[in-house]
Amino acid sequence: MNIELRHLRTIMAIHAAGSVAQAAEQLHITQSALSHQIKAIRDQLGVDLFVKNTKPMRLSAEGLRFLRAAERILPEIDLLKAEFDNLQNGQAGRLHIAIECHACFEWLFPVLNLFRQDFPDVDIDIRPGLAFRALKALTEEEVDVVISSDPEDIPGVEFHQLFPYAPTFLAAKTNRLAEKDYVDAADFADQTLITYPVERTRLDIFSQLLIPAKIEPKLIRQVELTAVMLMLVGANKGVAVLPDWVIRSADIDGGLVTKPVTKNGLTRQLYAAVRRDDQTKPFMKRFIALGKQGQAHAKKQPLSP
Amino acid sequence: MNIELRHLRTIMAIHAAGSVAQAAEQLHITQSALSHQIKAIRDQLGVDLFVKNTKPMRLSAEGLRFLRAAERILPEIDLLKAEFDNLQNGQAGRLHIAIECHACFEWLFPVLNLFRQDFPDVDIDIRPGLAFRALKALTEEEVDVVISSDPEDIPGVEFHQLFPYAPTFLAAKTNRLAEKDYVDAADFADQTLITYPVERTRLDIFSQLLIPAKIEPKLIRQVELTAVMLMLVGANKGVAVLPDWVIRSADIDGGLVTKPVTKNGLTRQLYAAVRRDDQTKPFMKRFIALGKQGQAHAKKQPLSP
DNA sequence: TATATTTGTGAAACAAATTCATAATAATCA
DNA sequence: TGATTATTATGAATTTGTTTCACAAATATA
Repeated sequence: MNIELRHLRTIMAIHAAGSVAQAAEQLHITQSALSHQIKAIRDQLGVDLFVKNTKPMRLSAEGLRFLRAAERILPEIDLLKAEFDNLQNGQAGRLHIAIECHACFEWLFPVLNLFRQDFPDVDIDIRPGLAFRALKALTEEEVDVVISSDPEDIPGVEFHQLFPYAPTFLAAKTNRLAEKDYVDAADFADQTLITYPVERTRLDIFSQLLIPAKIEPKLIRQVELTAVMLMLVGANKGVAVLPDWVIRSADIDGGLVTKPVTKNGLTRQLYAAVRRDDQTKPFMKRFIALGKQGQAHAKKQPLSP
Repeated sequence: MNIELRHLRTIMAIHAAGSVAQAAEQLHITQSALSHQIKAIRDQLGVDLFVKNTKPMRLSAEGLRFLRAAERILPEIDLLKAEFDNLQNGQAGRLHIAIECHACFEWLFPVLNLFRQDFPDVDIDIRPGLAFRALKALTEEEVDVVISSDPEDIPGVEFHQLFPYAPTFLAAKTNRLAEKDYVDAADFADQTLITYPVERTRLDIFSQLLIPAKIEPKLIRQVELTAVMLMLVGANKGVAVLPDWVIRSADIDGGLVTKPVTKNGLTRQLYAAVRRDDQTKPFMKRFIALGKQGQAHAKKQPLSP
């Protein structure tokens, strides 16, 4: 046999109660059961945990060491159980978010900051780099939320509408296109397009405009940070298309102009995909509710990387 | 049922092995047993530790939390067992020492310093304040060694001879008694005697000389620290009787003289009393061996409080 | 010393974990 | 897509482990 948690509890109880007989009462088992347990521990460890020839029994030097270990270990088990109680009632849990849209950092950070205040015990993380397999990662519980603008019909997964946004064209005032009322696919043919470093099918400007129109920009330049992107556009090193909330939340200086994409402008919708099992959890409902107001919060924040 | 260590081990093994089936092999039990265990954990915690609909199974978010707890708790159990292995082979243990003789600090400290180097895992302590009930504390395993000069016949307790010492008279050069070749009981009648603050039956000068001779010093002054005692004697505020090793180990300046007590001098023997069960333990044998050379080591050390 | 309290122990009863046999389900491959 | 393989789930039987019961032994207390 092996040391079991029962044994740690037994030793603690005997020490606290002052005798085996009293400990047995408190544990609602017979004194005999404890006696057998004590014997089992002695056989297992090869050491007497109690002082011989004293009634009631007292812990020996070795017993006191055992007790100290028990006092260290048992609270950890209790903590584990408490943690799972919290998981069950939805006060704790994991909220790992895969973002398909790179620019979502802008509104997601402020949302998560608010969220943290309501649910401090939820384990929050943003997982980049899942891009094309984000929804698979969701069903396999690698992540718990996917932010996406392309809802799909997947069993066990629900897409919750967050807010609409408009992919918006951005150029330097000195750019030729700054004169136009709106930009169209053809306008990109002789432009350098600055994008996030993800595959083009994940970029609105490609999926919604350039791929259908079969038009290729003169050059594509990829940068990681939104702030750098804005700087390059400002210096007229290229043009960009970003969600309107990014442009509104950024401190755009006077050197830039924004234009609708196509005559009527593009409109896209952002969704939070979650597993059906999760969507009733309090913390998840709260996250989705905060997400719906995502743009609003983003406006108040300065641009972050 | 309750969470048991078995469950922690199971979850760790399944995670490490990558599947329930493989984990079962490594644990030398059937896959069925693990499946039943998993069900039991789920029933107990009310939470699924594994991702549904994936083969082989992978830990869910909750499962990963459980795993982290297991990785924290199981090493503690292993540590506990390792500790007891050390206890069994006598590399570790407890060496709490009760000193009846207050001056024993002087040689005990250096001895324990040497001891520590050989047995770093032994829990060392000196327990003052047990005085008259030291031997009871020994049999009841409250302490593991009693340093005493009065061996008694107690079942289960062995007295190991350490070294002989001579209670030695100490006075200022200016004291009247400094002229004598030795001191006798009568000489104390008009002296202030400086002693440690313990009951007089524990002091050699009383038990060996003054009580049998029925002589009372003019005044008794009690001080805690040997250094202070020597200082007071040097200032001729009184006389003292201390073991010769104290006097030899102390840096006695020219202001003091030492004299034998009685014409032939007193001789006493110091013993280490230990429980019979303990005396074969390697660390205990080592302590006793070092104790026999106690005086020698003490000489090399400056006086400590 | 007698009495009460406390602990130890073997056998029986009970509870729990594991195995066995087999069904159900998911993954893989042609 | 269906056939095959690998993996997990489940009920009943078996085995193992724990607790109780009844009583003996040891210690403490008056």
